[in-house]
Amino acid sequence: MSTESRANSDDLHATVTHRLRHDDQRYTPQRRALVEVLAASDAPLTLPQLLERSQGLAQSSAYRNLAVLERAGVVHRIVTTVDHARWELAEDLTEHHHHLICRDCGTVADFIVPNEIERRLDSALADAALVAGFDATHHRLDLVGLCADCR
Amino acid sequence: MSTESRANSDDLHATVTHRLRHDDQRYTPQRRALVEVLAASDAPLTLPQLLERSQGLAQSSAYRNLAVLERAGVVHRIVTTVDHARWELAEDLTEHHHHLICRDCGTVADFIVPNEIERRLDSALADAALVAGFDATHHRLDLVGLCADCR
DNA sequence: GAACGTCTTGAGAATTGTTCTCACAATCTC
DNA sequence: GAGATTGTGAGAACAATTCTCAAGACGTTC
Repeated sequence: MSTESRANSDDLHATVTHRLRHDDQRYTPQRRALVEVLAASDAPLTLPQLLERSQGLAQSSAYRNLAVLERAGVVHRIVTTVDHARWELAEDLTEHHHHLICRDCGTVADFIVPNEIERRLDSALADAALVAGFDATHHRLDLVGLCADCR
Repeated sequence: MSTESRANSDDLHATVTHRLRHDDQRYTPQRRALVEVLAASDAPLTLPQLLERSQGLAQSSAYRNLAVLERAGVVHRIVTTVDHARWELAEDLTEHHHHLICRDCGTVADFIVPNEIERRLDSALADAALVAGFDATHHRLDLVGLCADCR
């Protein structure tokens, strides 16, 4: 999930620059800070967590920039419970993964499913989508329960 | 998903009564109305939809009663985007299913995955949970895309 | 079956995550 | 460098949800 899964972080920033430019947006220091914090994390982060880890960022700017980054396909917002949403880098900047969601503290951790299962799942989902006349772009598989800390 | 999947709706109400009693809660006419509306729907409903379909129910009472029903394990709240949450009957009162989520209009429809895939998925997920020291209670598999109306 | 205590209800106020506004600062273009 | 454009921060606005409180319904006890 982290920058390790890419050749190096220059690649990441080059890609982000490119995607933002495609949307007529600049890759400002603040946006870069957000991307770096997300790249360094092995789990999706809430807004308070993002603010804490990128000192000196105003809340309104964080929300605004996350929206810009989301529109450009750089970050992805996930909503698990009623409180804060969480953000992570878009899947094609990391790798396809799923989430362990703790129903007690709300923490989200990443995990990966074996390739073969993933492939079979995809084909089953494609069938289901076809039947429903649904144009599926991606799937979302979460495991809900109690994390090690909350058990 | 409707009452058809159970012997009859008396069963459903008996089960709900029992679960509420276990929580020292009564099965009032309002709560019954909510359960009936949810049982009659083949997709999770938002609060405005619930109010519309159970005339004469106050918004605050609906929220309060849904919280009571959720605590008793009768209904389940799902959060897909930033706006309204959606409620459905708990899985053990209907049957295990998944959701097609339209990223345009937010509509949620139910669908079912073949048993064999479901079984293999479960075992892969159990492995992943074990590795993470996670105590998983259930999984959640959503297909995100555009519904037939929004295409 | 009346009196009492408890639970439920409805209306509206309060709360809270997120978005919007606007004045100012930074950046880019020529 | 001047002027236009874009980004920023503080706080106001917004909207979904939760809380409060007075009144009503229900159940229990005598």
